[in-house]
Amino acid sequence: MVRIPEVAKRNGRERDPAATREALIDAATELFAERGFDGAKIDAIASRAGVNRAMVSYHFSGKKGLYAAIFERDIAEIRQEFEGIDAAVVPADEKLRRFVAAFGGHHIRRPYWSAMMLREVLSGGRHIEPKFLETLARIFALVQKIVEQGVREGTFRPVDPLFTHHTVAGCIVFFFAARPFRERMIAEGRVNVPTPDPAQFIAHVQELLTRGLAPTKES
Amino acid sequence: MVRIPEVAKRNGRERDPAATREALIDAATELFAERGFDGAKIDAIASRAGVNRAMVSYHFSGKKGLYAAIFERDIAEIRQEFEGIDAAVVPADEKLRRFVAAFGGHHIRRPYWSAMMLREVLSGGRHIEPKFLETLARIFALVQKIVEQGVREGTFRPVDPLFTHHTVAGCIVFFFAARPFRERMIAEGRVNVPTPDPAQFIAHVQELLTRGLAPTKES
DNA sequence: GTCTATAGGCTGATAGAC
DNA sequence: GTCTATCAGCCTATAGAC
Repeated sequence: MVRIPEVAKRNGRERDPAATREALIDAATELFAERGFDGAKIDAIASRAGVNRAMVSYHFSGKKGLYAAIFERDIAEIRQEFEGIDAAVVPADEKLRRFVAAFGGHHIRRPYWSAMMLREVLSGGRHIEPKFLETLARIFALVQKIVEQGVREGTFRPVDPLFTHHTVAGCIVFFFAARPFRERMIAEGRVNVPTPDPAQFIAHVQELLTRGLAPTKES
Repeated sequence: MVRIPEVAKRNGRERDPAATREALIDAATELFAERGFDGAKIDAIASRAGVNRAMVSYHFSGKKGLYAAIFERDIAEIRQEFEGIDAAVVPADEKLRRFVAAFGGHHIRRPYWSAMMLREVLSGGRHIEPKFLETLARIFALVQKIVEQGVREGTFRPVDPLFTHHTVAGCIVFFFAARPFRERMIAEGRVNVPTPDPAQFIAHVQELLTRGLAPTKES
């Protein structure tokens, strides 16, 4: 998963600083996701990235900076991925399907994001900068708007936007975040199922929501 | 939340060891939930419990033992709460409603359990003893059985048991685990909604699943 | 059972050589 | 930019007094 920067190996000159940065971000994402901010040690991160531990301070001015850099990258991507969903002139159930697809898509492309995000949620956002909270508030606002539209136009039965947001975000984030645990349970034979396909799960959530939020037929 | 054992205050004789143990478990649950295993420091736990830090080693032989004691208690409760659901002779959708009620009920009674559990799931169960994994496997087995029954008898459309389990567990666990974050977002005015009622959320999930899993009407 | 004092290991950060 | 060496602080665990 982590690409070790081949240019930046043996000591001396001629490295690629960008490769060092990226290798550190990739390695750190894995370890922060698996072990949390305090559980991921700088030594382990640098070692997995194949770079010297002093590089963390040099490139990110410390562990916190490295952590923040990960959020910086993912948050920027997310903002972009959600663009256009709100503006589209389609029924709310279709908008919600698109939202689920975009949200799930990000988790497929960034497998460790769910765990990073979830740990922050668990700790009340202790390690993230307040500016990121705004983006997260916008994600809720988007779902809220979709649900309200659906209830208004009759595509959805009268459901609470906050509850809906928690069910949508909850099951998707959980599915991806649970991967380490799920794979262990499968590997140890405690759970006898094949490894699930993320894309199929996203489709399952879309279907569940479309049906579960649909208004009661009055026939 | 944490009751400080009044008997065991000033140094000297006459304490209640059980009160010390409980105070430590309560305080530790909060801190482990909020900060994770590595983030929760023994000093902070003992301090919040109002007891001396050496008591952790004395009563639980170390931090790991204290952590394990929390799981011991909750896992035992959960096994009890799920008893009878499987044996009942009712349609699958009713069984699933009962499962959601029992699962949600535990989270309402033990507000910090979701975060503890979730952190373990995120890290692949790194800090829990293997014997606990069996109980967790049983929870999935229970849902699996309910879903299979529902598909067989026609109460559910043909859905995947693993996917269903992830949606059920995911949205409930997430709702409770997100409380610190949610309350912060509300307190800071970033999200303009009233604090949600857990029991209502459970009902929301029951309804969503009943409707979302129902077979397509062939009228 | 509880408390104090302390040992010993680990961790994050950085000064300075290259 | 990268690496080595090192330091100061923190954290867990425990010996021994009460």
